[in-house]
Amino acid sequence: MFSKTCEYAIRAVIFIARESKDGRRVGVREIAQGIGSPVYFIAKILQELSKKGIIQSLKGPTGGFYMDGQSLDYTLADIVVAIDGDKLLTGCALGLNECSEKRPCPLHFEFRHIRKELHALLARTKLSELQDKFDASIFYLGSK
Amino acid sequence: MFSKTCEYAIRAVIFIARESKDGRRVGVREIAQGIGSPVYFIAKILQELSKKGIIQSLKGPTGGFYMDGQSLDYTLADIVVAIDGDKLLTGCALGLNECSEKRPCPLHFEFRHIRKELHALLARTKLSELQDKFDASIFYLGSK
DNA sequence: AAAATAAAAGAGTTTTTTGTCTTTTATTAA
DNA sequence: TTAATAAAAGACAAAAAACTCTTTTATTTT
Repeated sequence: MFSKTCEYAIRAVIFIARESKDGRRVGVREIAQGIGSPVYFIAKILQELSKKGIIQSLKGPTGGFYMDGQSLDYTLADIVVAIDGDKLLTGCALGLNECSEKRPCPLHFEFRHIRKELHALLARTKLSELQDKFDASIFYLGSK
Repeated sequence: MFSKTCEYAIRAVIFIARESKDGRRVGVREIAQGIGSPVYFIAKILQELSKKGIIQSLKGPTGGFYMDGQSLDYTLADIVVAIDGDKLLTGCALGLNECSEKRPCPLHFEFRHIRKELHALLARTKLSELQDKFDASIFYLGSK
């Protein structure tokens, strides 16, 4: 469904959002540890997300990644689109470029509904929301 | 969502199903042309599907790929699982191996429903059904 | 000001996916 | 039974995705 890069990205952003709640900034190592991902790989991904303004960062001692109030309004859809593009949300299930309402593939109408639901789910889920969810102890992100 | 291989596979199988309706067998070239895919690549995929019994084939002149009555009972889910495995249908949206009802990731319950719908859609859609749909002219599979 | 810390940037490598080509085997038609 | 046809099998090649490492730049603490 999502690329591995995107899976890591979502997990990392949820992790950062949670830490940001207490005003903490977190380093790459801590994040990688927290979500069970390769350190260098997640570093690259975070760089990208930072450049796109989805997360914030500060260099130097006491530096690290964090999210400000505004950024917590970003949704899962924003992250997915930033990393994987919008193919999943808008593209044809069979990979046909010219697939459309007028010239649909055999699965077009069947998938339209499910794709809409997926999009809605991703678009309505804000990071601020997940911040709380992850807070509720039960949930985990890969730390083991 | 699906791998490119899987997209081609679904398109090819629908194409073959449609041709099989008139008792025709179709060659690799014709299929590749019909669904707009690389010839050699679809050949490999068809080989795999044939080995797994989802489609049938015959060598030599007048040979080619086809589907018998039984095979038309296969569903989209069967094809997807045969090519991409069941990760899409059963795996965690965030790629976490230990994600479960008892130890869910932050998106577990949100995605459970949508995944179920996707699975249901794929599992109830038989090739025999698509055979008819594709027949109804409006639909296309990539032939341009 | 110097040393330490941590992200940014850039340049790789490895693995997987996608795509290509050639040889072999089975089947049919002449 | 020979020639033609078409899939099966196997071996490559290219591109993309996943992952690693080193150097540079910014920031802070001593």
